Amino acid sequence: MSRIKERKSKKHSFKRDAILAALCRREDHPSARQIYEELKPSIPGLSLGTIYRNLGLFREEKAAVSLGVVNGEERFDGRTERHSHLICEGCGRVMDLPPELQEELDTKLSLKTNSFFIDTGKTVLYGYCENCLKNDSVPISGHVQT
Amino acid sequence: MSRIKERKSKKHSFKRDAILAALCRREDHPSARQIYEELKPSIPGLSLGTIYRNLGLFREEKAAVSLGVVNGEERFDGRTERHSHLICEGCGRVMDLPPELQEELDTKLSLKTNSFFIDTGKTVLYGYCENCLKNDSVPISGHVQT
DNA sequence: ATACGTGCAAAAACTTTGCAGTGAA
DNA sequence: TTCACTGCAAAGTTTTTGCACGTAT
Repeated sequence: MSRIKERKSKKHSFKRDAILAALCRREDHPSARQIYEELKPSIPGLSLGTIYRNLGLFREEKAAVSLGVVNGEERFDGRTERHSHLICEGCGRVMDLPPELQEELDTKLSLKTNSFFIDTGKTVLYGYCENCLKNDSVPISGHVQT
Repeated sequence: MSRIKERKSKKHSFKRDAILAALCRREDHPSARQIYEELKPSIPGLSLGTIYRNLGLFREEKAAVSLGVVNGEERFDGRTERHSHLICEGCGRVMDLPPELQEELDTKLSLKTNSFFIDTGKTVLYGYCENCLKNDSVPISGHVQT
């Protein structure tokens, strides 16, 4: 009970806590299925529906954030400090934007257009990760579309 | 047959052309369903499957771009000039990033981190649109999460 | 004539939900 | 005890696909 992430709701259960812990421990911004596959072996009586229900709860409580859908699966982040994300168009990897780039983004990009309030803390940047840059023939400059 | 967007593939059909034309005409970055609902009245013998198949084809040909999933539906853009997008977290509206902000983004944001090539032309910025700023109690500064 | 395009309906993939039993406080 | 949590399976949504027929070249 010591190192469990604080949640506003006092309601706990073994499985709920395990799901949040797994989400916070991981840095790969997993989907419901990925968390399920991680926990299922150690918690045999665990169902995917429970993962979905709890992820939804965490999102409501702001204990987790949805990063959008990548390759058909919604991805989540248990780190709730303000930060943006990088998504690899090659392999679908979801990464955190390094703090120094987050700062650059916040500082240099206008926070407001005439008609749109931009929340720079939720920006999603697309591109190609290290691995995909090495392996694939990735357009290194200019126009990249998927 | 005059003002139809050029595609590399020479294959045309009345419906295919109509779908691409509708996609390019609209500025709201529609989903398959939205295009279907627009065209169905004037093209009674049109099926949703055909919309999906053609959107997939356009994406392959790079005649259209997927902007990701908003509220459960994949959104598309027929404008293939390099540009980023704004998505309203309030109403799901998808808008183009104004050219001057695109330029700012390109200029000021590093194009490359050590391990990730950022394609600034595909950035998705989240925030709140004019209408939602007016109507809802939107957090005006700081941490916004959904 | 041949290859491609389409409607239709079935299936697939992901997520949500109702119900009845289990667990937490 | 009481209310919340969960498994299970059914249902809901969006998207994909197989097949037979229709259309473009």
